[in-house]
Amino acid sequence: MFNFKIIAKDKKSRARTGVIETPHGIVETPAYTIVGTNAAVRTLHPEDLPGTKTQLIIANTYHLWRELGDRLDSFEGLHKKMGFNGAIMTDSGGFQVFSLGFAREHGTSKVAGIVTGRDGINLTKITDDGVSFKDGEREIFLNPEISIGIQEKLGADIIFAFDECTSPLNDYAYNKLALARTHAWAKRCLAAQKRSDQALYGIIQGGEWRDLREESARFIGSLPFPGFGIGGSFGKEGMMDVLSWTLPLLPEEKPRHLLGIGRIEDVLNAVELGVDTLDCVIPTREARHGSIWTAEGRYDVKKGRYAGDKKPLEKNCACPVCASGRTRGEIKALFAARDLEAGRLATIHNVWFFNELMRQIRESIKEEKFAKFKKKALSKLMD
RNA sequence: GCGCAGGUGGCGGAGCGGUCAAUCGCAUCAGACUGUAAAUCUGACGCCCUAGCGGCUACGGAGGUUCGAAUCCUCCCCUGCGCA
Repeated sequence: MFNFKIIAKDKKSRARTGVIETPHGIVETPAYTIVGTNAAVRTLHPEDLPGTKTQLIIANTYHLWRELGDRLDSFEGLHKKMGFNGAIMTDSGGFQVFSLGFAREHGTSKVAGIVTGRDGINLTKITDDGVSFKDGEREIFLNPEISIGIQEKLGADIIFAFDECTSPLNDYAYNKLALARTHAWAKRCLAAQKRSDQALYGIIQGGEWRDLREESARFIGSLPFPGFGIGGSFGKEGMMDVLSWTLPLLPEEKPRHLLGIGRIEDVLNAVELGVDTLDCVIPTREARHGSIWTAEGRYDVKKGRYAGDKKPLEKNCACPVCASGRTRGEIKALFAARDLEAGRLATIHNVWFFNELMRQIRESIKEEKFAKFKKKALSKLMD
C-alpha cells in the first residue's frame, strides 16, 4: 500500500530522488506538497489541479474537524471531497497548537525573525493529555487519539502524528518539556492507529537546539513510523542546521517531509540535505496576495507598472495560465477588480512553478547535476 | 436670463467657526507573508527639511467679518439639474 523507493542519490550531498507509492498513486520525490487546508486548494477548482502538475496535497485535521464536527462520521473522504485522485496528506493539528496559540498572541512566525499580525489572543490550552482550542463559545479538543481518529475518517494517504509545534521565542527549558510531550504523543498516535492503509509519519521537534533535535530524531526515528516529518521553529540559518543534525539520524530508506517550508532557496537547501517532500502555503497564499513566483524570485503583479503589460506572468513559462496567453496586465486588472479569478490564475501559475521546480530538481539528481542546478537556480534569484 | 444644488488633496467623498494638511474609500508607492486565524496585513501618500506635538503653501478666485475660516458674508468664475 505504502512504499518508498529511492531511485538515485546525489554523490556530493544527501539529495535523493525516489517514488512514494500510496493507495492513490505515486509521488515522485522530491515533491512539493500543495496546501489545501479546508479540503480545497484555495481559489482552485478541482479540474485546475491536473494542469498544475500537483502530486500531493495536504489538508488539515483541526480545520476540517472544526468544520465537520459530527458530520465527520459520514464524511465521503478527502479524495472524493476534493475531486483529487492523487496522494493526500493531513496534518494533525499540531501546527495549530502554535499558530492559534503563541503565534497569534505574540505575532510570531515559525520562522524566527518574521513578525506577523499580533492580536494578543491565545486560543490554546496545552496539557499533557492534549490541547484545547477556544473556538468562539465552544471548545475544540485534540489529543493524539482524537487526531488520529479524525485523520482516519478523513482518509488521507499519509497522516501525521499529533505534535506540539513550539515558537522560536520559547526557551530551551520549554522546548525540552514540549519535546517530551511530543514524544509521548508520538507513541500514543502509533497505538491509536487502526487503519493500516494510511502511512503515519512521526514528527521531529526540538526547536533550534542540537541536543534536543538529535534526541528527537533518534527517538522518533526508532519508532515504527513509515516516514517522518521535521517540524517546529527555527531561524533561516537554523533551519538548515536542524536538517543536517536530524536527517542523518533517521532511517535512510524512509521518506522525510519538511513541514511548512518552501521558498526557492529553502527547497534547494532542504533537498540537498535529504528532504523528500515539503509543504508550504507560499505558492497559494502569496498568489492570492498578488505575488508571482518566477525563476528570478517573486514580483507583485498588482503594481501599477503592470497595467496593460502584454507579457505573460513569466517568460517562457508553460503553465496553463501563461500558455493560454493571459497577460500580466489582464491579471493585474482582475486583482484591481477584486475578481477571484485573479487569485485563481496566480495560484495556478505559482503552484505549477513550484511543481516544475521540483521536477527539474528530480531530473538534476538523476543526471547527477544537482549541485550545478542548485547553484544556477540560486544565481537567478534577484533578491 | 431666473431658480435650486454644488465647487475640498490624483479621483470619489467627509468636514460646516478653533486641536484640519484636513475622517474614509479608491488609485499610487514601499513592505510583509514559510505544517493557512489572514483572497490578508503594515507603512507612506500637499511641498520642504536637521523628519519634528518642525517650516511653508493650501479647501474654485478676489475681498470681508472674526482673536481664529475649508467652515460665516459679498462679488466674480465654473459645473449639474429645473424653468424660460
